[in-house]
Amino acid sequence: MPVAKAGSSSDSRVIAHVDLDCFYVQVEQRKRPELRGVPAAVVQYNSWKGGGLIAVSYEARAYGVTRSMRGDEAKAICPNIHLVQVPVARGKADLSTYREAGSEVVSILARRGRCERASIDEVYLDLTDAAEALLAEYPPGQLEKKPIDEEALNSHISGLNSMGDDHNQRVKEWISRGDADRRDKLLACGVLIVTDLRKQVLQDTQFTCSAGIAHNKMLAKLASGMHKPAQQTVVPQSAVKEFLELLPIKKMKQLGGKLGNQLQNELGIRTVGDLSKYTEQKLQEKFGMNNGTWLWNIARGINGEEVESRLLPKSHGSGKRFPGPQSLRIVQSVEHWINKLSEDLCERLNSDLEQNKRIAQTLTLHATAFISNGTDSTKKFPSKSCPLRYGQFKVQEDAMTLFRSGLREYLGFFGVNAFGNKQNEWRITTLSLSASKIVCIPSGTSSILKYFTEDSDITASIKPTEESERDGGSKLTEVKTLIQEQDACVLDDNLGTRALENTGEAAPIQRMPTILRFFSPGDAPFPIKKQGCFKSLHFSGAPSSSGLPQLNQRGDGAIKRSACANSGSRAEKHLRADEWKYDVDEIDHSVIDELPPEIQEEVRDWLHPRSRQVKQRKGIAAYFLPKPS
DNA sequence: CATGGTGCTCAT
DNA sequence: ATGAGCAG
Ligand SMILES: Nc1ccn([C@H]2C[C@H](O)[C@@H](COP(=O)(O)OP(=O)(O)OP(=O)(O)O)O2)c(=O)n1
Repeated sequence: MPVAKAGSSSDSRVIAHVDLDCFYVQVEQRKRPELRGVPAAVVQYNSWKGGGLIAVSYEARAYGVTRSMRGDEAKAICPNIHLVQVPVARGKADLSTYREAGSEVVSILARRGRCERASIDEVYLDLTDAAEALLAEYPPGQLEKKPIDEEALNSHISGLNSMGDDHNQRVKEWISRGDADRRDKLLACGVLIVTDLRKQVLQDTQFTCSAGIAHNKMLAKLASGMHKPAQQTVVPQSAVKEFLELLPIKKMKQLGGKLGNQLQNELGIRTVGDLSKYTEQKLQEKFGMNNGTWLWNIARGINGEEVESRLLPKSHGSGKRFPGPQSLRIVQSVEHWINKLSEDLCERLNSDLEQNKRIAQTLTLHATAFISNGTDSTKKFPSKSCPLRYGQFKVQEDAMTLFRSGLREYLGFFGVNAFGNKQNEWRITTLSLSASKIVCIPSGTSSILKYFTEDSDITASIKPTEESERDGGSKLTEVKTLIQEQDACVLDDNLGTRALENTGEAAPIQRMPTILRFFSPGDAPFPIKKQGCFKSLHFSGAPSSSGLPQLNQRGDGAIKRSACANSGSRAEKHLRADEWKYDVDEIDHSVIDELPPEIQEEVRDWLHPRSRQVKQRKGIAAYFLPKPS
């Protein structure tokens, strides 16, 4: 639910929200220009009632065609409509072309300020700095001389109601008014910047978009929806009250569902104006502290939420529904589809690794089920998650383990197996796999290859194992390629590190990928005296409040000599006679303090995100250091 | 159990 | 870790 953050009506940030027009349709229109200017829609699947519409062109909307409508239905009310199918891969809808198109747009929109990818086709921008800079170019008295793109004059200015013949003139005056409120001047600069950005998006991608410019995210979002398609709207502070007064609360983000209904049904609140009549305390009593404060603020157009700097998604998911007679009845069917979903997911994880140097750390399986004879059966199939191990085969295997674990729990609640044997009466109607807790591989890394003079060292250290060969050795090849071509490498635990088995009968596997960070002597941020000599920092357990890994109670700070010969783990096998390692769960903070001062900060940074993000994981990070004297 | 496929935030 | 809610 919404969380109230600091904010005030004197907020002078310049925030923009940009939303592509009927996005998937535009993607298809770019590919097939004959679809431009005609009623068109993107539909996924088509065997059942012509499939379902997920994006509709504005020409088709004029006929009453809407999203979620069936293809047949759309044809009925708009016989000329062109229906374009979503690509299908591995038996499921494949949205990758739209994701890629979305990325094209984001990379353009991120050019002028902090940019937050809010969805596949929307971003928020914090243009405050750019607007300030632009304003600074035109000191008092010079504003009228500011060159204004003709296109900017088509902007809509909330509170300045007139689309008459003098519209452009009035917009021009508003933008260049010398005696305007400073905040209005900043927004005017925002308008110019956004005009420019939208123009670039059109030039570079052929996509049109709509935008809103205001002092916060909430208002910018509302503004972008006011005039579409291919238009932009600015909401100056002076227009906020009137802008919100008659606005139905359901139009506000977060109030389109249950909370919005509650406001309406329990308090009779219909518009934002109605909402603003309640005290903060009253709203808090009714909806909790967070919601209460948030509601009180948004009713006044106050929303301090920051634009996060994030251009990439925080998770990847692949799922499919099996409605009606398609429901899955046997484990083999589930396995078939889990394999397909795993392929899809792994493909995207691999792209993310290649393109963005990121890895996902958690795999989650979601399913919905019902009992076929079941009279009642509103029971939910539990979601299950486990550490994500890279490699398609392992994802498949782990996902199946998660499924079986979930199924046991699900059936357990029905308890029975006396002789009625409901064991085979379950039906699966949705399956989805997602990969989350995505982190960047630390930058400044370089290939492990540089540590070994002979290639044979590497080859020897990455032996094929039974498991790694089950996928035909492709994983092995993949890792070798990574090591040789990437400037960072991720070694899966399958290639040597120990798997951690979770306790408990139905527990999912608990195996962690191993992330190794290697520096070549020249690249390391500190002197390396002896090539091939490295220390590793092992850490495990829950994070401490300081962000460092949880350390042991003894706190003796012992630096343990590795028992290389006896160790079965891959990482330890890399250790040589003159190598050292720290086991962070056996020492105290002095392990950081002992490092050369100039790298202490970096080590903390380096350890912090991962140790914070994964509880109960066991990880190992390798770090080159001069051998202690 | 016929929009479906995604993706994010927050409570517990 | 898991579920609920919301939105594109
Ligand atoms: N329930 C939804 C909503 C959206 N989308 C996809 C298809 C849309 O093209 C894209 C963007 O969603 P929008 O809500 O922004 O809608 P459009 O871009 O299609 O139209 P508009 O011009 O109204 O923004 O996301 C989807 O698959 N399912």
